Amino acid sequence: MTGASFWSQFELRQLRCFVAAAEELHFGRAAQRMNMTQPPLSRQIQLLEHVLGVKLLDRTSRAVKLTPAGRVFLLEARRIIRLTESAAMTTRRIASGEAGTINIGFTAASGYSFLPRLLLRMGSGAPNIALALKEMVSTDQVESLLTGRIDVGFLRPPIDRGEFSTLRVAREGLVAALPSGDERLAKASLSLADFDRKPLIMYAPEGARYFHDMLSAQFEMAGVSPQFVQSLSQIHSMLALVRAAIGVALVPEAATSLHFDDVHFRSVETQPPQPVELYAAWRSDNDNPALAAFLDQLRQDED
Amino acid sequence: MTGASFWSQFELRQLRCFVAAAEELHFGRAAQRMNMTQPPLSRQIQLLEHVLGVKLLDRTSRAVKLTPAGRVFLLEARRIIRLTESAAMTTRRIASGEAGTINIGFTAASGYSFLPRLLLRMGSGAPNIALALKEMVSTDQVESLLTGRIDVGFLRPPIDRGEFSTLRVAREGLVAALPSGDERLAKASLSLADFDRKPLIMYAPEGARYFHDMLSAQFEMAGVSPQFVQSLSQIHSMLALVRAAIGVALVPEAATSLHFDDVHFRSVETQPPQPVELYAAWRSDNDNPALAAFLDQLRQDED
DNA sequence: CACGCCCATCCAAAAACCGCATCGGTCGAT
DNA sequence: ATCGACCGATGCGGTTTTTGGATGGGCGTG
Repeated sequence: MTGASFWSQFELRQLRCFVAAAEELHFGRAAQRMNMTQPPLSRQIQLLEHVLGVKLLDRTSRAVKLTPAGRVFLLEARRIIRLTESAAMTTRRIASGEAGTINIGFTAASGYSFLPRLLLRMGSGAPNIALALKEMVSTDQVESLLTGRIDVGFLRPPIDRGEFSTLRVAREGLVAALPSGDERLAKASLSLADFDRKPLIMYAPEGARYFHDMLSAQFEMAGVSPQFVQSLSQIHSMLALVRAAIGVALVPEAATSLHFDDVHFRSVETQPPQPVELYAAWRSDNDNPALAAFLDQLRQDED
Repeated sequence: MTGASFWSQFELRQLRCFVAAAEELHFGRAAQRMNMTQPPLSRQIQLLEHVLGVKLLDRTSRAVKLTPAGRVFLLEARRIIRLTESAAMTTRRIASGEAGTINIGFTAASGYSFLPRLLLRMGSGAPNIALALKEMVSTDQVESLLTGRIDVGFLRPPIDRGEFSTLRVAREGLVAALPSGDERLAKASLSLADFDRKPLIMYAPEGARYFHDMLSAQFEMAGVSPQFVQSLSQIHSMLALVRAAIGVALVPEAATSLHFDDVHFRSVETQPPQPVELYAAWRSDNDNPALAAFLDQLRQDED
């Protein structure tokens, strides 16, 4: 080894010894507090002073006093030690899943009703888990799950990837969105036949594959052929067209929390009665401990 | 010994190893950066993880990745290390006298002219030394110097204590404070004889012993006997009485920076011409390194 | 002046650490 | 499928560092 103080960096042990000595102003008692004897404690403090190049304690055989530099360094040392303790604590909490951050992807439609309820639930059941929300369509969610940009996604089936675990978190019925003046508003509840050969605003197969396929299947089963006047993928855009009386739209129940003037909702009988499903999906090998706590809360919500 | 992890505290060395590994994501390169070989680095990180009870790095033989807890702990570790470095730096600066705090006592009169100049000088010559100013009379300054409540005092002689070092920092003449209408305002300069048998506001021997004794000696030498109408110890109070035409006062030149309506100043010839002295005093054994730098500045001001 | 208190120093024993050699696992090329 | 390169973990001497008892020396106290 070449040098004397090549390693001009102190260790936490030295800080702890110094704080003890500075608080006791007595090497013997400080050593006792540190569970050691006095000579090594003396040595640790000498080492610390040596790497700093600064005398921290003025010690005569009769009394120990802090130097001005020592007074300042004592404050710094205490801060550092506090920081190490809190760092250890928060890290343990994160590892245990008690705290942490979860990145969440969600579809626009799930944001209307399901997500607000989820946030409330998590706020009380897992208050130290921060939720970072990103709206994205289902296909983007799958991509983001694979790259790890999100930990969990709330999306529409089908989810076929083998590396995912899933959980159905919501099921809901369809409602019709009708403009003011539409004669079908007279009925309390509609059937699919009410849309046969009538203008209907449909979901685009690219941007809203799930709704497009699901509705197509429903109409097929019922033997009904609406007149598709427009294809869109975002529900609030569809309602805007409904308001303009371009046609009517079939939307998930949750969309009734969107209030448009002159747009009214009527329930629609389907088979099954709640054909719209929302799933949570996450990588089975996701190692975010907060995710486990999050999923526990989610499962309790099922009841 | 009771327990397994009785020493549930990590060391800075472990943090440095972890940060290196987390940044390189490669134990070999991290070890190289830490000037050691890979096995001990592995061990340090294992130790850290064991102490925390948390896995920080996910390591396969092919890749190293941070766990969620590790990501958070990395931030904390960096903060801690930065803090240790800055703590060492500031402590060294304080020990060298380059930075620090000096507690200063000063008399009210020195605050009028000398102290503002001093603050300016220190602000440019020793910008990292903080000055904590406390106004107190000379006797209190002596007491505070002895107990260490102040590092340096600016006070009036005599300062006889053996444990003090002193430096004369200012010398000034006397001026007369006269109310509007006083006939002596006609003269550009006064002599002590101009105050013989005339109303004079005098210094109280208790609160302003220095000025009281000094003026008494001046009058004695000149064979002059003014008519003492009032005894005060604070200069601004004396000027208030001058304004009310209770009498005139003899004050140090510095007091001319106090502007009272209807109070005018005229210089007074004395022997010696500058009888008012101000000293800096400090304990010879004061160990505040900033004091040395402060005194250096002070001595340069003498020129 | 002897004694007690307290921090520094010395020294042998213990612990920690380091580096070398090696193992086991994985990926990519052949 | 096999081989070789790569990477982190582990076993093991040798060395450094640390520890704590004994001791020394300075300084107040009785």
